[in-house]
Amino acid sequence: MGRSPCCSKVGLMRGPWSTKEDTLLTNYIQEHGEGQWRSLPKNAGLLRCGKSCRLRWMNYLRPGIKRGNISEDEEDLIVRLHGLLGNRWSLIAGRLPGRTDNEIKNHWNTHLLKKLKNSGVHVSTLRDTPKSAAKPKKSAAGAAGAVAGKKKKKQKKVVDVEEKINGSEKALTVDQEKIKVYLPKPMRVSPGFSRTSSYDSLVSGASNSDGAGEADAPEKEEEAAAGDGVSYMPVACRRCSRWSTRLLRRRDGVEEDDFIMGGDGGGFFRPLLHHSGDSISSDVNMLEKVYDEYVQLL
DNA sequence: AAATATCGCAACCGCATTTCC
DNA sequence: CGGAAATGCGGTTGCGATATT
Repeated sequence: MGRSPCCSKVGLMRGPWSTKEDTLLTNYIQEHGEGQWRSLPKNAGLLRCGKSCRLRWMNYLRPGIKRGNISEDEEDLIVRLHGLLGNRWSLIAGRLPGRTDNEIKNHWNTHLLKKLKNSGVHVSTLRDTPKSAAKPKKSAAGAAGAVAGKKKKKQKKVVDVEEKINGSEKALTVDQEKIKVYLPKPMRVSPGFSRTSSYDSLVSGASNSDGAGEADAPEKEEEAAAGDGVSYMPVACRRCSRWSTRLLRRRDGVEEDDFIMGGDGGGFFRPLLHHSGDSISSDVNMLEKVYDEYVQLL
């Protein structure tokens, strides 16, 4: 294509942001709003590339960002959403008010992976994403992979479940007919979409139908899923801390689900990592709601 | 106390997708 | 409609902080 890189590295700052830069960026965005990332640094008097500015704003400077202290309930939701979505950090982050995809990704890689390993979860499975399975990393795959990757235009949403099973969910014992997995379409968060909007809508009782743009993708997925009516997804069995595969059927808008493995299926709606259960705050209820909403959407 | 190893996280990079013209 | 530009996402890296030897 010959497009120039987002930032010509000549003369631009890299590395950690100074407070002065933060202030410049914050002030500029407060005055002019988000967007126009490419021209923003120049206009704001920053020696950074637009990407860098956007990242800094999204991950640290935006109002409402929570830092650190990811609660057990949040961890639990992350684990469960990861079971549904894979490494779709932005999607997961979109369901955790005040959390960023980067933070969740880091937390997953540094804390949750260990935790899950300790609790006997097959971790490599958890790290497998539909995307990474479909798209070989060029660094690992070498030149051939890189070329193949370049040629691939649209990312396939439909993944052969056999591949998934072979790589991970050995325990799936359903008929090995050609079963398709319909993965959630990666949703773009438009500049106008606040990641807390889902939370707000949930709290206010409005669920998914009015979300600006957010509900679109899952609806499309639903259409796709309606195509052959059956889809599978790996999910966490929350009581026994094992990953199981959930059979999810969708017929005429009615969703039924069964558990193929994982011991007692009845424990699904209890925390995977933590079994406190005594004090259930409204936050917990909210997270449960968020999770349930996702399960419905999928 | 110094050297080394490990950890955690902020930032970068490359690519995919969307938007614009 | 096609190509270029802009944006967004996920994987990876680099480095400071902390722990261990």
